[in-house]
Formats: sequence, C-alpha cells, structure tokens
Amino acid sequence: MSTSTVNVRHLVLGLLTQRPMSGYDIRKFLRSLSWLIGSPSSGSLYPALRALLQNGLVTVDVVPSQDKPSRKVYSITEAGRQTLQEWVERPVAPDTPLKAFVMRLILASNFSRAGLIAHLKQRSSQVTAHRAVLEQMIRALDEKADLGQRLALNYGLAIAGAELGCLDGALDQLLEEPLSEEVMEGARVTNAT
Amino acid sequence: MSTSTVNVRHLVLGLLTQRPMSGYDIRKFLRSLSWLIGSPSSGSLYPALRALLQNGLVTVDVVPSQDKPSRKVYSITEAGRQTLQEWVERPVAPDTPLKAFVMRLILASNFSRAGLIAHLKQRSSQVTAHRAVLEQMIRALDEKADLGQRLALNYGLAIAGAELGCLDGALDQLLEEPLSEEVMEGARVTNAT
DNA sequence: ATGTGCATGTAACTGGTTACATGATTCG
DNA sequence: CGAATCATGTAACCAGTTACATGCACAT
Repeated sequence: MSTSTVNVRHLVLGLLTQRPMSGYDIRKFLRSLSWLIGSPSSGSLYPALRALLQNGLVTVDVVPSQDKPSRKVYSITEAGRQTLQEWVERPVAPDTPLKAFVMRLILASNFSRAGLIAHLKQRSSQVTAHRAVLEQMIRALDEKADLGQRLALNYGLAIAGAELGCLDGALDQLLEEPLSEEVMEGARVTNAT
Repeated sequence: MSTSTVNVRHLVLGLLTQRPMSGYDIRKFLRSLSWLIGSPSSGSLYPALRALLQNGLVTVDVVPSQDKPSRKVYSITEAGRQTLQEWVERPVAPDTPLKAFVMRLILASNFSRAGLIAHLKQRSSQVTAHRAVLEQMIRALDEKADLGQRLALNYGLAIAGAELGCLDGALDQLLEEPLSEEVMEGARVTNAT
C-alpha cells in the first residue's frame, strides 16, 4: 500500500466517482479497455467491492428490474472520495509501467489541477529518461544484433515517442487555459495545495 | 499455464538463449528496461532459476572471481531451448497487454520466421481493432466529458498508433528479405496457421 | 571496524486468476 | 425444454513482492 501500486479497489473507486455502477457495469467498461490496462476478473472485482463497502467507501443500492436480474449498484461516499483523493495524489514509483500510469490517468478528475500537471510532467521526464536509455542500448547493439532485442527496443522507442507527444499536448492544453471550469468543476478544494 | 501468460521463468529462459548469464546479470539487464516490461525482484528471479535448473532446462557454472564474489552463471540446455520454442509459438490471448507482447518480442529469436510474422500480424490486427474501439469511445464521450477518461483514451490512441507504425515497419522488413539465415536457423515449421 | 557494491537467497504475505457455483430472465 | 445473456459470488491456487538474511571483497 505504500508507494501506490494501482489495484482494483482504487480503480473501482475511481470509476464510481463518475457515476454509480454495478459490478457488471464496471467489468463491461474495463473489458472495453482491457488491451490498455487489463480487466479484473470477477474473482477480484466482487471481493474488492465488498471490501470497499465494509470500509464505508461505497454504498449499495439493490435495483430490481423486471426484465433482467436485479443489480447491485454501488455509489461512492464522501469518505470514499476523500480516500481516493489522498491516494491519487501520492507520489508514484519512479519506474511506473504504462498500465499503471494509464490507470491513474483514468482517475485524473480526482486530481487537483496542480497535481495533474505535476503528474504529467513527472511522467514526461521519466519517459524521456527511459528513452535515452533505450537509444543508448540500441546504439550499443548494432552488429551481433539479436533480432528480438532490436525489435523490442524499437518498440519501446516508438511507445516512448507517442507518450511524449501525448503528454506535451495535454500539458500545453492544461497550461494554456488557466482556469477552465470543467477541470476545476469536480475539484472540491480539498487540500488546497 | 494454458494460453501462455509470460512469466519470469520463460523470460529468463529467453534471455539465456542469447548468452549465459548470472541472476545478477539478468536483473541488471531487466532493470534497464523496467519501464517497459518491469523487472522481477530477487524473490521471484532466484526461485525461477532454481526451478529451471531442477527441470534440466538450464545448467549452472559457478565462476569464482578473485576481486568479486563468485557468480552462478546459467546456460540454457537443449531441453530448455525446446521447451521455450514450444512455449513461444503457442497462441496468445486475444487481448494481450503491451507488456506481455514486448516480453514475447524479446524472445523473438526463438520464433520461426513464419511464427514471428504471424505473431506480428496478429498483434497488428488486435491493436487495430482496439484502436477502433477507442475511437468510438472518444466519439461517444464529447460534451459531458470526464477529463481523465478523455486523457486516458487519447493516450491509448497514441500508443496504438505508435505500435501499428512499428509493426508495419517490422513486417515490411521481414517480408522483403525473404530468407535470411539467422531467422530460419532454429525454425521448425509449427502449425502453419 | 565499518561501509559499500556485488551476489545469492528465503519466508511471509498479497493481489490476482482460474474454475466453479448459483440464479433469474429471455429466446428459439 | 435447453441455451444464452445478465448478474453475483466463492475457494483453491499461483505468481510475484516485501522485507529480510547472508556473505564476499575491496576501500576508507
């Protein structure tokens, strides 16, 4: 729990900030981005929901339906929002893998504006550093050249480039429009950083 | 073990096809790409090596050194190569996350040429499909627009684009030079899908 | 002596998957 | 009457991390 490894509980909590959802809803949504961040199995999702419930971070609302089995719709509580907020602004490990970063991105609405910018900048510098490493490794590779290694390194380079482009774009936008409503909207001034 | 989730054992085995290495060597190497694929802790690496050893997939060679502690240098055996080969050409799950794909890429030298091409093509079509999903989701997003979601989806799109570019490039190269020796070398014609 | 880098390892724990079980409702 | 989809759940298992322990060798 220390340096914030994204886990199902936090991800679920994050999704519930957007709208109340049932376990099934969450699964459906996450399956649609499974390629990007993977999607938890029911064996981890449902226990996670139960844990959140027991900690008072969410509430249930059993919604019967005459044409389908009844669903348990979960909503985040104020305590839940607070917990998420605290968690989300915590420092991340220096070598966060892509998946973890994107997961956090999904929770971005729970960042303070400053926090989000800092987060993106941090990622940017991490990726830049790693790209340098990859470039060096590729240069060191040349002749003897294992095919797989070369492919993998090039792949990494391409990903890094894409990330940096994306990050720069997002940062530009964020820094230009200094006080856009949408960004601030959900941002209850929690810890007025 | 069924649909080939990349694990430490296979990754290690793959690295050992390139040159004999000690546990420490492996760690160092993987740490340099930790951003891309993560690097196993000693708590998973060393037991993995032991398991490989017990299964006869690698051999050890204790190399003393007068200025440093002695190292246990592992080499892959013929049985190891065979196991890896069998494993590496196995079908992958339809929604392989990036990390797993890159891991397999690192083992690419153990693919048959046809297998590698098939693998890349498969990835390409997977990514294309997923990109379509992302595009659709972004289109469905518009007004109400959760910031985090938008950022995450754009990120995914950028990654997908980068991957496709990379894959196309690699495929072009592979298809142009039709019968390079190195690639064919280890190549049994598996299931010609 | 004590500290730092190299090098290998282990035990307890955690988070997640797999594979299964259950049940309601609709469709053919 | 199955079969399919919706929907929730559980228990056994597994891979990996954390945090620790060990020991060599060289430098200060």
